[in-house]
Amino acid sequence: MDALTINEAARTTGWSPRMLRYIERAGLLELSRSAGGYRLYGPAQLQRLRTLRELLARFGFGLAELGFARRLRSEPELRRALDDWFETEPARPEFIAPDDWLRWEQEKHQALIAAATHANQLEAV
Amino acid sequence: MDALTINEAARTTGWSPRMLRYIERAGLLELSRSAGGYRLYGPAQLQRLRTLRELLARFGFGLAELGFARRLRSEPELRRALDDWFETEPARPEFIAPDDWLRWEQEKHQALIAAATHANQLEAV
DNA sequence: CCAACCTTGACATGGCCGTGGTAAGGTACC
DNA sequence: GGTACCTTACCACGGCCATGTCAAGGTTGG
Repeated sequence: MDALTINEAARTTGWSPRMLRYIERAGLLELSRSAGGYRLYGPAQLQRLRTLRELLARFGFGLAELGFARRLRSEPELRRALDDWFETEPARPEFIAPDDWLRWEQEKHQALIAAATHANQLEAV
Repeated sequence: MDALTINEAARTTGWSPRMLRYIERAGLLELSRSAGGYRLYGPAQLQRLRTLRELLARFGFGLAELGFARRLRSEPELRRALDDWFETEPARPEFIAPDDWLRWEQEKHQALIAAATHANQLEAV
């Protein structure tokens, strides 16, 4: 057979056998199996594993994030919800003209009016 | 401005004051501050916080994932790299005759390069 | 000036992630 | 048929996420 078993694959990809199993279980790589159940790594899988290593190292994220990225592509509703969220990004709580908010919000709370007037000067974190 | 302080905001959004500070520090919400440094929550922030709660509950992910989703929108290179990764999703190798492996690999690689090139063109701004 | 509220910082905890190890048992192949 | 390799399952551990809580000190507004 032209496919490598897990320890050989580990040697040529830089992952540990333990992690190769983990990656498969995380649903990030599909493998075929020998009749006896051995994992078989073909060239495509090996390349994918090497690419994966490079990805994680280069951008500094983990397998969990990769899994979430996949959810994003496979669940349009999730994607839409997050797009909405980010597109609603509010500009800093701005200065609404004092007269406006005063008119319709006055009755609910006693205002911290003075505070709001100076709020925009702050940039501290 | 009709801005609430942190405990008031906590009461009306369902988050704890602790989490409101955490969310701000995680970069997921921008706030203004009073002259003395108090966090001020306006209507936009309050709504955003409620939406955030609903999002996490509905889709079952966490603030970390939200942060990663934001990386995806703000780092086109990361996005492109992950798109490439997922688009290269390999078919199970077991149904491919050994003789076909090489050709299959080459085609996949061509597709990858084409995709990357296309992405680059689209992004040349 | 004072009570109530806010700030940052630190310590604590439970849970999941990434990773290693080990044990008990099946497979490959010479 | 024996040796080397594979399988799954479980225990462990350090790290980070999401939270809570507490302490020491500053802000707010009557």
